[in-house]
Amino acid sequence: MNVVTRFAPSPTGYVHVGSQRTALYNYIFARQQKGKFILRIEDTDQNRYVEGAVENLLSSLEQLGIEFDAGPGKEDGKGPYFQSERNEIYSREVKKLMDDGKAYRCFCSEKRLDTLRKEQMEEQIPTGYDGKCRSIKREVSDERAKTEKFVIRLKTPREGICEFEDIVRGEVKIAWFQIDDQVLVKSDGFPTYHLANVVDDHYMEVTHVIRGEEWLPSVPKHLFLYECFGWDAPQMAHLPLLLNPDRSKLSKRQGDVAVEDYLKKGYTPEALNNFLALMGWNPGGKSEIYTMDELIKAFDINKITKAGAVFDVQKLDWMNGQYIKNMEVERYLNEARKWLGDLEVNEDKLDTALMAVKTSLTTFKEIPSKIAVFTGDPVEPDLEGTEMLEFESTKEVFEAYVEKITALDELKSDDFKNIMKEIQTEMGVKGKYLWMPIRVGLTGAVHGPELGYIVEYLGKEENIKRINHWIN
RNA sequence: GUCCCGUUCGUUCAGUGGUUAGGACUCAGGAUUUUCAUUCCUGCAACAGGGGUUCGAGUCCCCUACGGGAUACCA
Repeated sequence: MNVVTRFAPSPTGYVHVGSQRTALYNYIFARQQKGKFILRIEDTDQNRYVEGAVENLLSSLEQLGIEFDAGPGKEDGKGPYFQSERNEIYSREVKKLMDDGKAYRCFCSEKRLDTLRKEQMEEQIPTGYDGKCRSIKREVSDERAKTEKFVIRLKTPREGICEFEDIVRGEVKIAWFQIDDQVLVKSDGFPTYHLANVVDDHYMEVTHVIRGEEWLPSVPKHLFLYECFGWDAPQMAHLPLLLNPDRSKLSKRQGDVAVEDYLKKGYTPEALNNFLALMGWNPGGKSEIYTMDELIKAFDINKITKAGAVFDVQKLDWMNGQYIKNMEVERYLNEARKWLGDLEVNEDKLDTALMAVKTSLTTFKEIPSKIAVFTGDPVEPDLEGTEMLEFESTKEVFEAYVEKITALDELKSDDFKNIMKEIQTEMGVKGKYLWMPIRVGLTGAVHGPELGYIVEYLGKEENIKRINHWIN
């Protein structure tokens, strides 16, 4: 079988991390199976149109390295890949359904539907359309359609049980009488998700539908549609949801949910993908760090977890730190430079500063604050810092230090280390009694990156100036 | 209300009838280091509850509880 998967988001303006996880699983599975991965824009709801949303979506997917084989701007003869441009197809298909008596026009007002639902709630029976317009004769229906507003509904079975197999959930059973006569075409003439998704998946030859768990209850409707059309249904895999720390569905209120938010906060696409891929599945080895290729190799669609997963930023932080620490130097420097903001830096020595903080970063956004020790003026020592300046030996250490670097033409990290060794052997001062006064004298702070980096970045003159400040 | 799905350390993921229930993150302690960070080592910590089936159940079945989802002319 030639596997075809699809990611079918509605363009709401940003990519939710949950959607990204869905996209990832579709992508990974398709690549693993040497199949095709397609992107389809589900924009049948005209009320939800958002300016620039599609561009945004495409850009997010690109940044995350999710490449589709067919989709917007990448036609393969099975498009168009915008549902809003496929209305002719849906009209044609739904007409077949009506001719076969599988679907019917419904002229009920929204008001009647509302009161109906309320009554059903009170009577404690399943809510849903009561079938009032089910038996209107076709000729009458055709006539009324000329003047009245209507929707088209699917005539779902009223008895029996719908049983189906889900790759993640196993066997699922739902009684048909629970299933509503779903609206297939809205009164504005656009199809609902249920119709469009089935028609498109069929014509786009999708073999595996991998999507969020929220779709599980509508599977019977979809299956029935396939049956009515006489088509084979694809296999289904309904993914567990991503959750807030309080285990409700991951929402904006409790933190960032958009992929672009995380990118803006300095997370790398690799870390984000790696992290998301492991929400709901895991190859079981000792490591947690996987490249995309490794994920594709190791992925097992049959081993996806059933339970929802809390989005744990702490772990993402750790993972992102790992990716930065292990990042190739050239790429790191390149990336890090984008995060300087309006910080004033010494261009020649910027790389030194950036390398010095590489292992201490959680996200790129921390760069300005982390390298401030290089670029800014020294801070006023706090209590602990002051103590470090008041050792008995401090003044002599300072004097020896200044004397030794004054004799140099240029002050490099290696020179600095040699000088420190010399002072240690000559004066017998070592450990924190030697290093901390220099650190505090130079930066004012008791913590910071390796001193060698700082010394080299500041340069000979600045070193002398700052230490002399404390001698006097 | 009705229906569907779920429930292993705080979090995440392993564990598909016999295990001292494992890894990762977090947290705590230690080692290395001029500090912080990194790195390394050690430790804390879980099978929701109750019934079955079985010689034996985290693993299979049922019930309860709790959580989530669906119930739209949104996807």
